[in-house]
Amino acid sequence: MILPESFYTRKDVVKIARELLGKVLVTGFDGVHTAGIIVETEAYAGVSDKASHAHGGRRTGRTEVMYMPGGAAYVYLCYGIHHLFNVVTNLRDTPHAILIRAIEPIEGIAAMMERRGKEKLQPSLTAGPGAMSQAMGISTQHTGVLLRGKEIYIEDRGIKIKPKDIVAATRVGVAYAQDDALRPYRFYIKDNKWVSKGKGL
DNA sequence: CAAACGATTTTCT
DNA sequence: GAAAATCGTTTGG
Repeated sequence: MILPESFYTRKDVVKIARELLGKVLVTGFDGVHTAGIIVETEAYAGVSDKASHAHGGRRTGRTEVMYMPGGAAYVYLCYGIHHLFNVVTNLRDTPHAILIRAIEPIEGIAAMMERRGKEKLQPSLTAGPGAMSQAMGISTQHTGVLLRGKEIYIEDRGIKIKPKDIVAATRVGVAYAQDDALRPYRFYIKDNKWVSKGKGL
């Protein structure tokens, strides 16, 4: 079943980030269907989180989407090359978001490899936020799209992740956020080969 | 209006 | 292991 809006509008972004593990991200652009199990996420707790683009209540053209009610996609360009896909959570005007860092491909794998220009099926196909977005065909033009339409949605296929298989860790690439970089806001499935390595794991 | 920078990935040494 | 690639957003003049 497709996750209802009420799944995203809850107030505990960290809890939602944990619950997204095992859910299935599906995209259908131009008739090409691709899907993958979410195996790694990172929570960004808006205003009080220095690592978030919206920390301190910053509100700009780019971050405007994060102020929407939960259930929308926030996609932005990083390093001029990579499209990072986030899920907006919480209520309107509370800019919380969850970065989807990695998925385990289950459908449309051939299409993903073609998008990534790869010959063989290997973890680097979807391990890492930029790589995952490219494999799924997601780009900045999809920012603001609701995750309940035909282009992008997340569904629950009854996959259950045991609590002991969920690992909490510090986030990747946010050293500039100082003390907030130490928050255990990154979650991933233990021993899953599709989880990205990050930089300093 | 100009300049610096980043929630990363790939490639070369 | 180190460095380059590359551009929209943000910040400063």
